[in-house]
Amino acid sequence: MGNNIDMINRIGKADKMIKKVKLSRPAPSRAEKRQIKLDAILRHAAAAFMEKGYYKTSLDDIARLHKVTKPTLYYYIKNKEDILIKCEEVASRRINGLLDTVTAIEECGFVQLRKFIEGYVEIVTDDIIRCHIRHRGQREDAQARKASLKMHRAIEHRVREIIGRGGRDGSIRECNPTIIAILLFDALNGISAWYRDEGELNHEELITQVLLIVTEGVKN
Amino acid sequence: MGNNIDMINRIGKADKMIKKVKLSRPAPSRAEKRQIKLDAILRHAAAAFMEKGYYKTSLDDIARLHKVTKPTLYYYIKNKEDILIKCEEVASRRINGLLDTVTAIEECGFVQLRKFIEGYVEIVTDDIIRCHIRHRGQREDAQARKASLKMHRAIEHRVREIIGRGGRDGSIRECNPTIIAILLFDALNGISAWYRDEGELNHEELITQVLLIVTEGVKN
DNA sequence: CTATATTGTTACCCATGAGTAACTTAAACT
DNA sequence: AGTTTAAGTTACTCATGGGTAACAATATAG
Repeated sequence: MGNNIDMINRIGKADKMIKKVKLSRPAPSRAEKRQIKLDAILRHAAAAFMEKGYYKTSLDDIARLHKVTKPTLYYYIKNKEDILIKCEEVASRRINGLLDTVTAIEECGFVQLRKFIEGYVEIVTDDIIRCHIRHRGQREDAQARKASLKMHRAIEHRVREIIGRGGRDGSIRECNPTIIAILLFDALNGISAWYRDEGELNHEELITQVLLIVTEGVKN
Repeated sequence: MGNNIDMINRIGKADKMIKKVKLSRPAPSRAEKRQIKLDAILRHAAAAFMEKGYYKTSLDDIARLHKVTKPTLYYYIKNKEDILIKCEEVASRRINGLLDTVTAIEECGFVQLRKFIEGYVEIVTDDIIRCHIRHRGQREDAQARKASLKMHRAIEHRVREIIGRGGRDGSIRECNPTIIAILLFDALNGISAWYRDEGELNHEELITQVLLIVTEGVKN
C-alpha cells in the first residue's frame, strides 16, 4: 500500500536494523514509523484535496488534519506539489499491480478486461487514487508534468494491449482500441468523482452495471 | 451562441434602441457590443483556464489575452468566479437546447439518445463548454456551488428520462438508467479533456466509435 | 547517561494575485 | 456644440499561503 521503495533503500543501507526487524514482536523501526506517518499525511491531504480542491487546501489545513504544524510536513514532503507526486506513485503502483495480475492469467482478452474493470472500480474508491485521478496533469513543473503524462499513457497503453489481444482472439468486437481504452478510462475515472462507499448504491450493483454497459452496450 | 438573456433584458428595458435594431445595416448597439466583448472575454478566459487551470490563471493573464488591463474586466464581470458562472450559463443553455431539439423529435428513446450523443460530442469541443465541465463544482460560494450542482443534476435527469423512455419502448436494454446516464456523461465529458479539433483523429470517426461502444458494447 | 540524530515548534519573510479608488479618454445622445 | 455615460488606465491595498530560519523537545545509540 505505502511508499515502500524508499523504505527498502533505507533498510538496505542501514543493515544493523535487520536485527530489529527479526524480533518476534515487530517493533516498528524509525524508517517504518516514518513511512506510516508519510502515508497518513498523504491520506489526510488526499481527502482534503478531494473535498476542497488542491488550491483551496492550504498546507496549514493538512497539518491541522494531521495534528502537527506546517513546517513538520516539510520533514516528510519536499513541497506542496510533492504530495501530488507521491500520490501518483502510490496510484501508479496499485494500478500497474492490478494490470500485472490481470495480464498474468491465461484467459482471453475479454475476460482480462472484465477482471481489470472489476479491480479498477475497487481501486477507485481510495482517496489517494481519487486524488491522483482528479489532479493528474496539474503539475507546475514542466518536467513533473511530462513524467505524469508519460506514466498515465503507459497505463492506458497496457489497457489498449488487452483490448487488442481481445480483438485478435475474437473475444472483443473489432474496434479502435485507442478510443475504446480512453473512453473506458474516462467512464471509470468519472466514477471516482461521485461514488462513495457509504452511499445507497452498493458496490456489486455498480460493478454489474458498469460491466453490462461495457460488454453489451445499451441497445436492446 | 452568447449570453443573450442579459441582452434581451437590456433591449426590453431600453425601448428606444428598437429603432436601431430594425435598421438595414445592423449597426451594433452598445448592449450588443458589450455582449460581444463579454463573450470574447469568456472565450479568452476559458481557453486560459483549460490550458493552465483556473487557479494558475490570473486575471492579469486574461486581461492580457484580451489586450486590456485588469480593472477593465471588472466592467464586464463581477469577480473571478463570475467567469465560471457565466461559462456555466452558456453551457447550460447549449446543452439544454440540444436536449430540447432531441426530445422534440418523435422517435424511440434509443434514437433520441443517439442524436444526443452526436450533438454532445459536437458541443464538447467548444472551449467555454470544456471550461465549464472541468471546473463545474469548484465554486467558492456555497450558494453558487449548490446552484451549479442543481443545474447539472437537471441535465443528467433529462438524459435519464431519455434512457427510461427507451427502456419502456423497448429500444434500450433493461438497465439502471441513473448509472447508465452518469457513466455515459463521464465518458462524454472525458472527451472534452483530450479531444482537439486539429488532431489527427477526425470527428466522424470519434462519433462512430463512441456510438458503437455505447450501443454495442465491446463484446464480440 | 550523555551525545547525536530525529521530530517538532514558534515566529517570521515575501511573492502572488484578487479586488478597489481615483483619474483619463472615447463615444453618444440632445 | 457640450454634457453624460461608457470604457479603460495607473497606482494602490491587503489577505492568503507557500516556504524558511532558528530554536525546543524527544528518542535512539554508544
